[in-house]
Amino acid sequence: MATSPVERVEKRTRLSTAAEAWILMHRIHWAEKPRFMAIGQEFDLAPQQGMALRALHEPRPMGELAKFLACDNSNVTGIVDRLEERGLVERRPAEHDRRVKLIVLTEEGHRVRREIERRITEPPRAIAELSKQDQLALRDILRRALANEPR
Amino acid sequence: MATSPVERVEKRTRLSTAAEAWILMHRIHWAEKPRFMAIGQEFDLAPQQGMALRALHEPRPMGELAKFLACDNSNVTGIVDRLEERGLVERRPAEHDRRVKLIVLTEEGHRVRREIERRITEPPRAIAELSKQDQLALRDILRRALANEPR
DNA sequence: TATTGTTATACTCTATAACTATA
DNA sequence: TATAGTTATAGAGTATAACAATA
Repeated sequence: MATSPVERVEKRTRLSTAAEAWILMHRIHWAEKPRFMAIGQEFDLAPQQGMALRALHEPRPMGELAKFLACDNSNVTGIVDRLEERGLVERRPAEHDRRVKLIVLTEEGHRVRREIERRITEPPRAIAELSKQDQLALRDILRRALANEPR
Repeated sequence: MATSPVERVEKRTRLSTAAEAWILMHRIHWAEKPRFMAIGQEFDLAPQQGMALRALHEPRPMGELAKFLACDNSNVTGIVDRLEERGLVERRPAEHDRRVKLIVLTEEGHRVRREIERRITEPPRAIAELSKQDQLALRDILRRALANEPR
């Protein structure tokens, strides 16, 4: 069978340097997914529950948590419900606006959060095994990159 | 209230260079989640459906797809069902082992996959706005990092 | 009127366990 | 017996729309 029109289009233009760097970063990150999930399971936390915990080093209103989790406001209700049932967070009414509810970590919540944070922070082999020089250069470049982020 | 035992532990040891680089990378990647989801929604694809499509530049058996998606084998059945209903993939029996089913992209599947790939490949501002020199250094370091990955 | 958070709904993804058809 | 894929089930996350309380 001759090359189809679809296959001909397949030959894409070469990646820019930035695009290649981005895709490599994406690949390294994706490879860590099983580890992330395993960490959550150790604490019997679903992925978004773990992420919510991570976001709560300071008390936050539901809406802010929704933005952090990149999901709809209505989903946060259930996620916080489950964390609350396990005694990891509390809903606390805000003084300035009685519509707002602040989500606050309990002591147990703080404990679990710190442990998760410690585990996730461990760099993957891909990065840990880079030369010291590469690690420093990588860190500095990424610091500059993050300064470019909208916020 | 005096500093609780829990709060005292909060003061964590400083991050290693590798750990800081990893966390910065994690943060840049996480910031792209809304964009990833928006791309999926444009094509009316749930996240894992999009990821499955991306993995199928070559035909793969169900089990291999499960590994790539970092989920149980049984989930892939439903994901492939939905892609098949939309005419994006086909199940094809493997010749060498009649238990195995190869998942193959249709022409439409190839078309959608290429478009998604193109969109995801676009680097985020954080990286695109780095100096050319930083971009090159970042790419080279990440290439070396990926060579450290198990596979 | 607008906003914060909740509820109801329907769909997707998830792991586990039991099943089938092959090997 | 072991493996590839499916089905059944129950729980979690998802967006949408309608709602209550408050601003």
